[in-house]
This record gives sequence, structure tokens and C-alpha cells, in this order.
Amino acid sequence: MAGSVNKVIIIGNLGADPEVKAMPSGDRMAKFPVATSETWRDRQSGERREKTEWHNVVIFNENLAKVAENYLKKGAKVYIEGSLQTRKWQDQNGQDRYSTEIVLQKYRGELTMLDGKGDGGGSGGGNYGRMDDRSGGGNNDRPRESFASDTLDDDIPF
Amino acid sequence: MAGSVNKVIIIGNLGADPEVKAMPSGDRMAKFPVATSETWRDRQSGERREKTEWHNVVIFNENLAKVAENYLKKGAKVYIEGSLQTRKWQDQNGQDRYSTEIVLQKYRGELTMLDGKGDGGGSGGGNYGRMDDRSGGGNNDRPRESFASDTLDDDIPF
Amino acid sequence: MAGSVNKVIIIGNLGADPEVKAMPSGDRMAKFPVATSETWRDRQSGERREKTEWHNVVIFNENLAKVAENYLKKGAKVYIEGSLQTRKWQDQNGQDRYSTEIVLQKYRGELTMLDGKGDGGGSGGGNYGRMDDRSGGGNNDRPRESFASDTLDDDIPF
Amino acid sequence: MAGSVNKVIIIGNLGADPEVKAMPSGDRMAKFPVATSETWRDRQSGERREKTEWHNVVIFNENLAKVAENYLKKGAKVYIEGSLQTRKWQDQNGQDRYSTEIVLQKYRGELTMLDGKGDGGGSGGGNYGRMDDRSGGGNNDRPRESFASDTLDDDIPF
DNA sequence: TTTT
DNA sequence: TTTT
Repeated sequence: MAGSVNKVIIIGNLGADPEVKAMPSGDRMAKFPVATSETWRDRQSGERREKTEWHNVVIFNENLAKVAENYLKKGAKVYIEGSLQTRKWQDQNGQDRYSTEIVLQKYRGELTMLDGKGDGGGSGGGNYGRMDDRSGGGNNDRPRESFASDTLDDDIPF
Repeated sequence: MAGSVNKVIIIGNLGADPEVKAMPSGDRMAKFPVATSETWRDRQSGERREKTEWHNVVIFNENLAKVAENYLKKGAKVYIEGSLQTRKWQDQNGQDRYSTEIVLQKYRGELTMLDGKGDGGGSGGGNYGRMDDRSGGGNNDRPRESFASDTLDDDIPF
Repeated sequence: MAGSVNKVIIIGNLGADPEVKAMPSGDRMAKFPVATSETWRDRQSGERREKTEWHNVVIFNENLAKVAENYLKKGAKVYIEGSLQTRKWQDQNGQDRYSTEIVLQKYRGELTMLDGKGDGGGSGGGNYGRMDDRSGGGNNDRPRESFASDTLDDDIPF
Repeated sequence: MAGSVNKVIIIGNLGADPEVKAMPSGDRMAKFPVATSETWRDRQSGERREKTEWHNVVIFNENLAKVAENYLKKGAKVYIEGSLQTRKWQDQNGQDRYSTEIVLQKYRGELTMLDGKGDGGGSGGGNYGRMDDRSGGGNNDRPRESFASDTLDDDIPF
């Protein structure tokens, strides 16, 4: 279908440390749950109420998976931009089940840490602020920090 | 949780006519599936491939439900902005199941028709472009078209 | 034009305290600058580089203007969702000038504080997490905290 | 600054054919204006009113610039995702002026055509649906249609 | 299972 | 003028 868009933006907190696995290709992937919630005051009772939504975030992306592995942990607040995918699987009884996930594909999606924890000292220490992966296809073995140099063109006179 | 965001933006086509029902409150709700898809050329085989994702859209909103009822049908292209909600239900065997939906709450979310049906000229021709619901609480029985008058302040000198 | 969307999402830090003014209607408006920036390492020199972008945020919204007045100050990190507007004005020489702003209209837009500063104590203290204004037209004189009760329908069985 | 986001999403119509130029690097860039508008009915007079906003879109991206050159023309409806940049320049009197643009950097941003020109059936019909550029650094001289093969990983078992 |  |  021409002309479609599938985009999810969440800001929330990790409910658990990321699980990181190697995929058959050798690339790593990471998964973690993120909670978003809304609070409001019930009109009738005046009581405070809260509704929490849990999102499964799956990162198929070597570089962002490393970032998740190294910098994210339970409780961290993140900005995540990905797309929705519903995956079909079979339960133990052989019945079809479906899980909807927020997926950051290779070269797609963004992950930004929102905890003001800074860059942890060290000179020239890493800035892992906006971590989207546009490092390009092929072998990009430079450490993650450097690939941001691919994402902004510093030669163009705006 | 303070400081969370839960936002989905999709552009896609309705896979079926909207189902519209009255809720216990008397308000109408509408549901319909929307497909988004991506196409790419397989790197190995050179073949064109496509992956379609289906999204369940649920509108808890009297006015937008009417819009869906009156203007949307199978095949229509729409812009939808809502939030993700995973709903738990029991299947016929009493087992827990989960469905993730894109929900447009009362006073939240946007629905814009993208089919170029336009207003085709003519005076006062209907423009149903951006249909978000901000018609306010309480009884708003004016026809949907007029409630946009609540959403932009025409008195403010920018 | 049917079918258009005009949406800006920024996460950044206030460069100054909000300016709040009363409008002719008596409603308050608020303005403040927000900085976003990107850092990367220059491919040639290996030096760290940074580019900061400044955004003028203008809130035409009694409730969110109050929130800005009471809770935001220079340095605060915020999530802002609004729309782009370019405003024409005349400079001292009578020449046309244009300024582009991120505008949160009445009943439109969102403002979320991302500093983990919490709810500042007090019993049942306010949760000012997601602050979008959907409080409806007409007289809504309840304090800001309560209007969130309009934005989520707690009667609907999901 | 760690943790910032600068994102604009518009759906609107081109006000003119794209201007395409070669940059010093040899890459092409494209520029075009896009209109978004909102209509509403004036609360007092009952008259229909409309406010159109013009956005300058600038594409610093060889592949998307080609797409713009080859497929977009005045009147076309597009989905654009980019970031805000305010550029400083001097007018003929040497006075500083500022222009705010929606910029699609190299390897960043999305451009999707929303005119229902579709692929109209037929085998192998062109699909130019989602055109974001993630083709990677370096020379990517394959025709634009094929670079999408870089953007989705067809080897990963979801 | 997070956070406020 | 922010922030890291």
C-alpha cells in the first residue's frame, strides 16, 4: 500500500532491565517493558485514579541494543519512537496468540534517555542523548558513539 | 506516573466499514481495522516484498464515532492519532487473552480523512478535514461540523 | 483544505522563565523559549560538535498557561506538542517580519514536565504529569488539577 | 544536550513544484512549500473560516531529493516528517533575518506521497509509498526504489 | 513490572 | 537563553 505511516511515540519508565540476545545474524536485539500511565481525579468520588499501560519494546538493531544493554535499566525514563507490530505465536496448547510490540527496526526508530543522569564523567565522555540508528548498512564497527557523525551533515552551510 | 506520553500515529486504509454501537452512557463508539504496510525489494532475490500490519482502532467519542459512521468506509484512507491500550478478555475456554488497540478517548485523539474527496468547490461545501474532538464536556448537540468552532480561537490576534 | 495535519513534538529545556500575560479576553497566555540540541562527533576532526535549536512556545490556553506560570522555570525539561504558526509583524522600520512559533491553542496541544521533581509534597498532592487541555469550552472554573477528570472516561469498561 | 527531540509532522499540499539544486558536495537538495490549513465555523457569525499555514520544507538528502524531483509537483499531498531549524540570513540592507524550515537531513526524516495514485493493480506496479532515507552512507547509486531494501530486515524472524 |  |  502506498502512503502508509506506522509510528508510536512513548515516554515512560522501564519495568525491568533490558534482555539482550544475539540473533542468528550475530547482531544483538534487546527487549524491555515500558510503562506509561495517566492519572486523573474521579468526577464522582473525587478519588485519584491511575491507569498504567505496559508496552513491549523490541529493538532489532545492533547499536541501539548495545545502548540499551549498557545504559538502560529498570526504572529508567526513556523516549521511544518505533512502529507497531503484532506477532503471532502458539501457546503451549497450540493455540494462536498475538502480541503487539513497539519495534525499532534496523536503521529505524529512536531511543532517547530522559533521566538527567548526564554523561557520567570522563573527558570527551559519551553523549548518548539522541540515539537513533542511521549508521548505514554494511559493517559499521566503529563504536556507537561515532556513528552519530553519519547522521548530521556538518559540511552543509545552512 | 508524571511525565508519560502514549501516542500512536498511523496513516492507512480501513479494512472494513466501521462498526458503531451505543455504549451504556448512550454515547456511540466506533471500531474499525486499519492496515498499514511497507514494501521493499529483497536484497537477495530482488523480489518485491510487502508486510501489512493491522491495527484495531476504537473510538470512544460521540462526535468522532458519528464521523466514522457517516464518512468512513472500507478502503478509506485515514490519519489516526490515538493512544495504545491493551485490553484483557477471556476466550471461550476461560483463558486470558490480550488485545492491543489504538484508542481515541473522549476529547482525545484525531481522525482525518485523506481521500481526496475534497470539498469540490461550491459555497459552504463540507470540509471534514481535521476531525479531532475537543467539543468540550457536557452536552454538545450541535452537528459535528460546527464543533470545530470550539477548537480554534478566532478572537486572538496572533 | 481537507486532510491536513500540523504537529510539532519537542523535548527540550526552557531557556528562560515563562512570561505570562492576560489576553483581552481575560485568559492568560504564556510564552517561553525551549532549546533542543544534537551533538555528534565530526568525522574529520573527531571533535565533538553541537547544534542547538531555539523554539518559541506560545500557549493560548488558560489552564496550561497557569501550569507554565506555576511549575515551569528556566532550565526545566518539557515535552511539548503543538502546531507551527508563522506570525507576521512589522519591525521599527515598518518592514514585514515573520516569526515561527510552536502554538498550543485553546483545547489543543500537550505539555508534560519531564524533570523528575515529583509532586512537591502536600497530601494528595497534584499530579501534573500529562497536562493537555481538554477541559472543554464554557466555564471551567475548577482548579486545573481537576480538569483531567474530563479527559479520561472512567465509566467505560475497556 | 542529552535527551532532546525535535520533530515535525505535517500533512499538506505542495504550493509549488520542488526546486532542486546540487550542493557543493554534489548531492542534490530539494525545497518546496507545503500548506496546511484548518477550517472552522465562527461561533458568532456562523461563517466558515480558514487559516492556512505555509511551511518551507528543505531536503538535504540525495535520495529523497530525487524522489521530490521525480514524483512531487505543485498540489501533491504529502506526509513529511523532519525537524525544525531556524536559519539566519541577511537581507539586502544587511539586517539579520530568520527563516524557520522543516528540514530532512541526510539519513533522517520521511516523505510519503498521499495522493491516491496508487499502484493501480498490475504486477510490479511502482510503490513509492514510504520514502524515508536510510540507505546508508557512501555512494548509493541504485535507483531510489531499491534502497528500501536497506530499511527493513527481511531476514529476521519476528 | 515502572513511575508519581 | 537551556541542557549535557
